[in-house]
Amino acid sequence: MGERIGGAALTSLGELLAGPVVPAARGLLGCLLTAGGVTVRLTEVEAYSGSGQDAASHAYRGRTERNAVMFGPPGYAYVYFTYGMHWCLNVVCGPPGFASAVLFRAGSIVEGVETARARRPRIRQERDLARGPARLTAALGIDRSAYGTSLLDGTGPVQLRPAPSPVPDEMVACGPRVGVVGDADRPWRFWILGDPTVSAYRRHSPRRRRNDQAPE
DNA sequence: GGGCCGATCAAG
DNA sequence: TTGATCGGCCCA
Repeated sequence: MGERIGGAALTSLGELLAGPVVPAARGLLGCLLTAGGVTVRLTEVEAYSGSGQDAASHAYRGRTERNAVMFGPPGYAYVYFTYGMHWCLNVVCGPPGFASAVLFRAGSIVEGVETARARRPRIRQERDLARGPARLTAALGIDRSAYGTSLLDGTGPVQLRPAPSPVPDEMVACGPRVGVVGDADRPWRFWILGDPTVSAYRRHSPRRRRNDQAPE
């Protein structure tokens, strides 16, 4: 039988994603993500709640062209570009219009290791190939072209499948999200305890601007 | 139209 | 600890 989330037995991944985003994030641990000839088992995810509810969410200030897919139905890919060079992948959750999503932060490669290595020749340790949200998309060859595609119905370049074996609660930890400023203390990051592919936690720290004077 | 900042990564 | 590097968003 499927594992229980929030007291209800899950019958499908689609049902999981259609529900509240925090249990959805928890339930995505252990699921399989396939793209570009590489499959990872998700080991670390973060929940971002709906428009106006979560200051850390890209949908917080309402709908824009970039985040438009977040306002649609669950199960679709929200891909964004950051720091001038990295792509990150989310799956939209919750009811249409709510704009919550789960960020895929890390995974362990279960298929296509050589393909992933070819994409990231400078990464030596296998456990680092998809350790971090931008490394994960790089290993799977995911970029803007996956934006708005379904992760569930087999029509898109990225496919999400249920966990072959559910991750038990005693193997799951949660804590604050990485690099988040607003609502920084919500424990909405979930990861598999002891897994070497989980990215190192770094709380947001403000950068000094170039011409800052030292305080008196 | 201009300026600032970021759900990051990897080298030093 | 810091530079790279540029799209999105806000404000004027």
